[in-house]
Amino acid sequence: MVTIKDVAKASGVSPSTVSRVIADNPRITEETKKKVRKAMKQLGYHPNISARNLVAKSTKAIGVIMPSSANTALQNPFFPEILRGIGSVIHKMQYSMSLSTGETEEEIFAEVQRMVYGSYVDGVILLYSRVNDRITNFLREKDFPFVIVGKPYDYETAITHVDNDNFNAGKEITKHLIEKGHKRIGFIGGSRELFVTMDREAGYIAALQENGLEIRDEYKIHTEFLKSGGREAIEYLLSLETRPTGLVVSDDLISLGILARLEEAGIQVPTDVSLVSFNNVYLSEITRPALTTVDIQIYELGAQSAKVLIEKTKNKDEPAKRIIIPYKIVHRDSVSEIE
Amino acid sequence: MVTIKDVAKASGVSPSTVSRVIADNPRITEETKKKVRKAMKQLGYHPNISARNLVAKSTKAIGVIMPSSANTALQNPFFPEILRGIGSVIHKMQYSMSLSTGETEEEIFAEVQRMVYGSYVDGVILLYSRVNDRITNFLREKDFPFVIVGKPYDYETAITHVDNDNFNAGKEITKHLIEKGHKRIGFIGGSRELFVTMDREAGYIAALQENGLEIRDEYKIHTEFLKSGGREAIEYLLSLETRPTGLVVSDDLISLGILARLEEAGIQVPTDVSLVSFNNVYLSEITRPALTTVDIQIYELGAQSAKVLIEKTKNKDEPAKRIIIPYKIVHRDSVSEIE
DNA sequence: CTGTTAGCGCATTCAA
DNA sequence: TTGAATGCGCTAACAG
Repeated sequence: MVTIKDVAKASGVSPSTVSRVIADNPRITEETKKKVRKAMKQLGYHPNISARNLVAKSTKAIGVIMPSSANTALQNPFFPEILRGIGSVIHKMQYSMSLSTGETEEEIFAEVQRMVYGSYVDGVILLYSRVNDRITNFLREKDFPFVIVGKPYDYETAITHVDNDNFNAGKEITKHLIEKGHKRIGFIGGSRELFVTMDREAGYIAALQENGLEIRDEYKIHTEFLKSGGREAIEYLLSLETRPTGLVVSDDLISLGILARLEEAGIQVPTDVSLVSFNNVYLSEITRPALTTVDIQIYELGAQSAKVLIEKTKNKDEPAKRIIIPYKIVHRDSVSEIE
Repeated sequence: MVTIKDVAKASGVSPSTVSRVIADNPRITEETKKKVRKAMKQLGYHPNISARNLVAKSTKAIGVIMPSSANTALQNPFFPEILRGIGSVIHKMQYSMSLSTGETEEEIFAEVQRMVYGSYVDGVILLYSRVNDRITNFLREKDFPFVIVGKPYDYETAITHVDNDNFNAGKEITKHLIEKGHKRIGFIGGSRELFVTMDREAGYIAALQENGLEIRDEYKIHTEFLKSGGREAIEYLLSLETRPTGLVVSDDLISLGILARLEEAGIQVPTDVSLVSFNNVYLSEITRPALTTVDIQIYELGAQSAKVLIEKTKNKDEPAKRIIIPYKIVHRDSVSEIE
């Protein structure tokens, strides 16, 4: 391995001068800079990151923490997409990205501890927000820089987070259905522990109320993604005497499963029932019918969270921020007018 | 930050003893170990990774490099799944995982250089294999530990790689169609630059030949995933006077697009045309109809590549290996008997 | 079994 | 503008 000393020797200067050249210190002559740089190139010198990190007390690395339900949740195209967004700014800032690998909550917690205590990373992005989350609490207590993608359970004003306005998105997309003449509208959501689900559902309810429509509990179901449970839930919904003509589904991936169930049951979308959902993941374009859905700008969600986190790692005193990424409804073919 | 010295002072021993306790050196009394550990706990000591890496000349980190066509390729559930596989063993071995963030080939190349020269990582996993790839060549020249998921372009016996037997998988799944009575069988694949595509196609051709079926060039199309191109390609195929009754599609995600196109065209699967594909990504279960597909065990692909890479980083002299992950055909509803 | 010493590669004081 | 010296936190010789 070629070190700073080798370069120093080869270019006839001291190690500290070489170090200054690397940092492009303005107090070094252009002349000696050239000389040193030439030597660096010739010897194939590259700074050793560990050594630099040790003295700089910073790693220029960001830890990205996935939710623990890795097996199912990770299947959601949401993650690759947000990783892309995060990656884009991380790359631009010359940072690197360390991904969590644990499967259980326990494992992930241990991992975050290592990241924090061992100075693996300068900051952490949490790709989920769960009720009363150990990791969140830990990070808060340690006053370690982190941001949440989504809404924090508590200390909302004290924790920097990047989110959509899921309440209004839910309200608006439900309203869209109402405007199309639908009066019996169901809601199908993922885990109730997730804020996204709760917020979108609240928006759905608000839209119904504002329009004087009845809120029926049997129209609301919560199902863990596309697993077998989904099938029964939807069958139940369809077995109702007066079944809904419109469905608000909290995630495109769930919609995909719903579409399959509906087809099995011989129910046509959008002829027999209209369906809207959220995320606008690439899949929603190729389903049949293509989905009318809320584009939440996942990539942007990721990019912004990385950006604000890096700012925070550079200046610990940055105040906590809330950043709301705008959504927009993308109209496709899964909604029809009624009556 | 609490260091080894603080612990040493607190427990009345020397720093090196503390270091030995951390390494669980057998030459240290259980008694002093206990004492030291107690002090560590009380002070909340955690070893600093950068310092350790500096002297150990190892980071216990693995770099995972995504293909450059991140925008499209990353959408494939293949990646989250293989990341899970890699993550599982990385986690077990107490390593960490650094993900590439570059978008263009250029950017990624620069990133890999940083990883290698800066000693960011001990080894690299390449999640693609492209014809005449700069990164592969670079890694080879530098003799830096790496593995390829897929088949290397050249130096096949010198480069450790983890792959499926895509040729035989292609052959077998095509045979399945033939056994069901299909005689006109088409092939739809992704980029021709990718070995997977080539191998699967070769298997398809071999199956036709072995069964004395005609190989028609107009039955073979290559389309970049689900983009607009796919639409035209499939329309062309369907416009043929004698169109195929069976389709071998090189990737479940492409199949998803194909299914949509076929439905648009009023063609029923599997009644009018049968379809088989590869990967057995979770999606293939929820498409309509559910896909008969080759399960290539993506998770295992990832796990094995991480395992063999870590071995290699620990012992540079490990010989190059080829590891073939077995596949198996999963029969679902997209194939029907003919005649 | 444990302590002392040195050094990993780099950045940064302080002098010159 | 540059060099010498020091230390980041840790591990590993070498003594004892």
